[in-house]
Amino acid sequence: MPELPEAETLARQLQNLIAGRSLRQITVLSQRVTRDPLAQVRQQRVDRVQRYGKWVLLQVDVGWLVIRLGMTGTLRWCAPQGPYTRAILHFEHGWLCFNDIRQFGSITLRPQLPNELGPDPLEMDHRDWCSMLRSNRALKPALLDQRKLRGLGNIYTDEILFAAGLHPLVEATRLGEPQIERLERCTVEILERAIELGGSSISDFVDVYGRPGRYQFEHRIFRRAGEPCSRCGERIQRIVVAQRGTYYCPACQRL
DNA sequence: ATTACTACCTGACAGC
DNA sequence: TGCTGTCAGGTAGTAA
Repeated sequence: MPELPEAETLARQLQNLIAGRSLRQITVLSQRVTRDPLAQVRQQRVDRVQRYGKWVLLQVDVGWLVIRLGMTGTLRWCAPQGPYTRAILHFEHGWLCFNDIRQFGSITLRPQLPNELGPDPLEMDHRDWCSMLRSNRALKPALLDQRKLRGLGNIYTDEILFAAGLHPLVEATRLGEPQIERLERCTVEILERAIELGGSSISDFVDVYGRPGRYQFEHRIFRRAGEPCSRCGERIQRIVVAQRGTYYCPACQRL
């Protein structure tokens, strides 16, 4: 579920809920969550919570807890433990359940702030965009590569490409200056609007209080195959790009 | 070094 | 009802 806007939604809520508070201990309920000795993390002050790409980071005394939601991970404040609760973070004033049906998510502990991913699309300047687009591949796979730019996933990539009028299979390196500028502008507009609405809930995503996001009501292309394009009326198509379902308008997004 | 593809899990849904 | 196949928002790991 979680792409940049969903991770940002969770990080902001957790910053308010747990920054400055004491993390008493972590209960690991499924060993797939981590290989790190999280049970030994005791009595840590959470300095702050921030987002790194699609990940949620908690800064604690001994380093950084890196929470990756995978496809179906959620973080629920003071929710009852359920069948898919894989870990519980116990605080002085409540607890956080890490629920994850498919178990692609993880919680790891690192001594340092992670830095292996590409730039954040909300902080990139024009030069960053030009250098990330210097790539011998189609545009969509390039945008999905977290080492090139961190935070975009399947939903927002399709929405951004539609808004920018760019075909998902166009070679990244062939974009002209005006197209790159359109891509930059649409990326920021769509991500900021999605954050404003608490992210997209397609099936699993909910915030720490269990509330769904509302940006899915503004999706114009994602999972709308067969419907008329909202801009031109042409039938929206679904193709497979980089093994992911990909939605686009053949009239508005020409190769 | 970069790019492409499989595998990891579980559940929802469509069709027979 | 129950089986089978397809699809699903991510990303390690491996192969070319």
